[in-house]
Amino acid sequence: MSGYQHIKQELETMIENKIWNVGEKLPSEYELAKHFSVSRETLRSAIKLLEQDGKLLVKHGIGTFVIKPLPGIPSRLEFLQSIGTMIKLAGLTETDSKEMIGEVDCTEEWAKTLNIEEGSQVVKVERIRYADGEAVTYSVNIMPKDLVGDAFERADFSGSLFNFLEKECSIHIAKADTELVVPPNKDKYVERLKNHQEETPVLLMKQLHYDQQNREVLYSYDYLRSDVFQFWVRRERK
Amino acid sequence: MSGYQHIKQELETMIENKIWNVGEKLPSEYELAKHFSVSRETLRSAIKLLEQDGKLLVKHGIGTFVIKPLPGIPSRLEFLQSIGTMIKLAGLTETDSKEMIGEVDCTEEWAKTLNIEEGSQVVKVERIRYADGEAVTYSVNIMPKDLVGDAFERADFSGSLFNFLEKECSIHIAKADTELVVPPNKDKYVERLKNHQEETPVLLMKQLHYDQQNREVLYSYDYLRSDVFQFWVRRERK
DNA sequence: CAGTGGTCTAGACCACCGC
DNA sequence: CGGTGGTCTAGACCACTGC
Repeated sequence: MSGYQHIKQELETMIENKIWNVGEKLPSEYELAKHFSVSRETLRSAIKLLEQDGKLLVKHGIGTFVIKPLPGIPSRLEFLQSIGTMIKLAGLTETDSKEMIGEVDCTEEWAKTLNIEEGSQVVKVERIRYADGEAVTYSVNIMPKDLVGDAFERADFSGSLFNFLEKECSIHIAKADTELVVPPNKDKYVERLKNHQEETPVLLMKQLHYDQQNREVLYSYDYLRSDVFQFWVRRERK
Repeated sequence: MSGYQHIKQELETMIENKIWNVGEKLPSEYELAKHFSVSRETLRSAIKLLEQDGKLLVKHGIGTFVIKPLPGIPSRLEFLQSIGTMIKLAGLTETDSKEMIGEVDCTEEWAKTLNIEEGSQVVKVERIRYADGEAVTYSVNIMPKDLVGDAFERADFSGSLFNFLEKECSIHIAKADTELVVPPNKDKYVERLKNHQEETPVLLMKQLHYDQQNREVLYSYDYLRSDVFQFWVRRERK
């Protein structure tokens, strides 16, 4: 590990060990650099990381302060994870059933979203995930045929779609733009998630996934039972 | 503006003007630094900013590349904004009515969330926002009396709560942890947002707001008509 | 004013990649 | 191996804050 990352951890431990209480000022950057025997710039890199993590507050001309640690949240939406991971984080054990895997013609909406020709071939995968015998998610995944080729015929798809795309197609999903929608009660996929209760609340995530170069690679509809999952976002003011 | 921020803008303009196409490699940091007559570290600071903005992809040992610009999204949940701002961004003109402003005893849930004594005094503000004559949001805001004092009696509250807290109480809201909930149809606040249609979809944001020192300062229930607002998040994989 | 953080430099060496 | 980005230094000067 590089020097400034190491110092970041040192400082982190010191904060956890209450060397300085919440609200207290740290020694000046000059002093801290001397203490760790590094240059001031290196020390500053470490502080910048802790500032981004929300553990320090730096005030120009005044000093650097320890601030109250925020609660840890298991699953935050700003951090992209596969649905499988979200299920694990919710403390559930998953079994799944593929509802369909195959090629279909691209609709207008998919074409526009994925930035491909209308009517070109796409591969569509539909899955239901169960936990304790109850359906908890319904996912529809759409990928351009040009990108995935015959991977779904060639290899057996099971487990994480992210891993599958990485291994079989060298596609690394890096980000996604996600719209959160409260779907109408009569939506056909919502129907599939209904249990015996009168009202089964469902949230729909319409997700456009990008690779590292920001190319559109995967469009998904993920229906999640909102009585089973919690959706958190940490929001910051800019 | 400092030097590296200036260079960031220069580079940004050059990218927009297609000096380099999407996917192309920029000159090396050494070359760019020479071109702008700055040190390499300064040049690197500018590049780091563009990388965080998702405009450049830096590959160790290979080079720095222009990547596809992502679509601009008007309102992203990771960026904390007042409901009033969200309404403006949705292209609506707002009128509002205060349903109540006053002091009440703190419930157990509020106490736990705001990290104050159960039964201590809190100030509660309820507002309905209308656009084109229809109710589009219902907000319940809870603030510890210790923090806001008699600000709501002393001064006239109208417009943005964030601005009011800033001006009257020197409270700067910096972040929030928000849980997104699909509320039950019979929720009393959801009832207030129903219009003539059969089904009025509503999303509830349970938001705990922090100041710059991460102190809990405001807890809100914000009910938003999801046929009027769009909820987007950009998710990144870590 | 003194003390703090913010920016910048010129140069060095290391780590990674493709050939 | 040569070319790229990643880290680090010692020192300088600037910008902001509180007294």
